[in-house]
Amino acid sequence: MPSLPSGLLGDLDPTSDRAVFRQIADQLREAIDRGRFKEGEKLPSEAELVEHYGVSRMTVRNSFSVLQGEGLVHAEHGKGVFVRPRPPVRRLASDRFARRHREQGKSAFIVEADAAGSHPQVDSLEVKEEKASQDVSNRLGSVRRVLARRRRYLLDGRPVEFATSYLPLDIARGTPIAEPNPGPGGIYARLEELGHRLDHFEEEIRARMPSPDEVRTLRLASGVPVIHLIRTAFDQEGRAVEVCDTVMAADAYVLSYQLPAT
Amino acid sequence: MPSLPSGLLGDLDPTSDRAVFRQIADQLREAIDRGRFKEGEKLPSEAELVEHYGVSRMTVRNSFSVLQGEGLVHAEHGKGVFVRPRPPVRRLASDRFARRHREQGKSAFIVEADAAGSHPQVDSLEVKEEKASQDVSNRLGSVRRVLARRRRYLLDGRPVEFATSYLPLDIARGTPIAEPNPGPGGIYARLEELGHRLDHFEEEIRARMPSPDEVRTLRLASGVPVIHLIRTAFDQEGRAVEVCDTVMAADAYVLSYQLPAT
DNA sequence: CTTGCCCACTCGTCTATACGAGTAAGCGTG
DNA sequence: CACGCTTACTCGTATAGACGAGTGGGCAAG
Repeated sequence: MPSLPSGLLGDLDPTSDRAVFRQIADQLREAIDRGRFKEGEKLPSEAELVEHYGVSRMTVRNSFSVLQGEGLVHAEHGKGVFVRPRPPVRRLASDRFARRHREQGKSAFIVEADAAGSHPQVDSLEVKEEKASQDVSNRLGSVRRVLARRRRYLLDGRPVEFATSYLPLDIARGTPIAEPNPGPGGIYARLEELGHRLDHFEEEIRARMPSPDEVRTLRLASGVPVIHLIRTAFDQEGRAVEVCDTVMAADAYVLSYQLPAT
Repeated sequence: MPSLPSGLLGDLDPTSDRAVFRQIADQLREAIDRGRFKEGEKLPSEAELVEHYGVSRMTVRNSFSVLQGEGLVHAEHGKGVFVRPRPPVRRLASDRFARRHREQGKSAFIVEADAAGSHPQVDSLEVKEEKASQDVSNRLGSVRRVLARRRRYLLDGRPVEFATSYLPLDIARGTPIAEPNPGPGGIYARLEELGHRLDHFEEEIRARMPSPDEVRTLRLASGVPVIHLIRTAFDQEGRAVEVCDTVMAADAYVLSYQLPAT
């Protein structure tokens, strides 16, 4: 086994109160922060660190699991442990639903991704009528059944977002909104054509760790939280006409809002 | 040792491909989701699970670490492993900086927390001049040095947010803004008095796992991400007059924005 | 009754070992 | 040359054991 380049990592301090696996994690973290290990680069293998520090393998693995929990590194079976590369982020601006962005034939996601030079995809399209959850029902004003439109967004093959739109049946049933492809400008354009002129949106934002389901759907690395965004669209009569529930890989997004100082 | 109530948790499936520690984590997760273990309640001890499943202790600990990473449970040394209670959340509305909220003597944080029946505190107050980071300098329009105002917010003794405001020296030096207590209405009120009538704010939102520093400052449990919010305040001349960098415990916040449909 | 100690139970850290399984490169065979 | 096998290296899973340290209840001494 090739031994570690000396100087890359320090020694342990046996007099320290700090647990050994934490000391090792600290040294690796610092080396990563200082750029000694670059994005996507392979860290020393478990065996190398075992030898370098003179500890058991479980201790080294424990260190790695700390860094994984921080989202700094990820392990690949059979290959090694790598510094997690920061993916390109998608910026969501607060004017992204402005009418002027709705004129084109393609969806905002596609247009924007093309402009950014990445390859966008939308899949897992599902459109069906179903019972409204309590939360959705409350937001839409006590409806019992809704039209649900589910879809998953991918950038360069990587899933980044999973979204479900809920619409009251009396608005959506039998309209293009109930079709897999609602046509140019998306469902907001259709809603306006149907006489529901949009007035404003409300967005609620939370961040949390993903459920196992979300880990699978978004193929999330460990240590990556999700941003959970719930948007409600209101028409000019003040009626909630759509609720969109979106779960985004947090490392792929920056949300941006503009607030008046009123 | 008291044995586990039967029926609470199932058995392992030795034919399954799924790793044993994942099966155990799955069963515990499901029991929590079903409300068999309530918020704040103690899970079976490691020893009890070792006996129940007939596995080694490290395997049980591995299961717990999965659930910890998901933010579902937290361990307390000497006591046990508990279902993590959902703390009361603080809702931040997009009109929270409206002038009408600025009239009172107390800060928005204090007023709001009092209204919600919780006990608010602000500490770690630090006000000093320092070199602007590259990012802050860019946002403020190439300033070299800034006034930095740091403070930590607590609710019922629990730290929930750590914020730093940066202001250009030519605006803030020698004004009440450079005092620990800037007076009624906060620094936004002072900025307006100084002739910088505020026009709008820009907020950038990210979510990520906390750094070890942030874990300490916010006393974060493992499996709790942070929301990182960077707000820039612009005056009516279009000049950026303040940048506020805020790190929030994600389990304590819901952000809420209102967007025009324009 | 109060104080202080002990003990049982809890999780935290660490060692040593074993086998399984994914990866990639080298090497030999056809 | 192309294919498939072997092999070495990687991380994944699991066992068994040891000691440390925080917590809280019970018990004994004062």
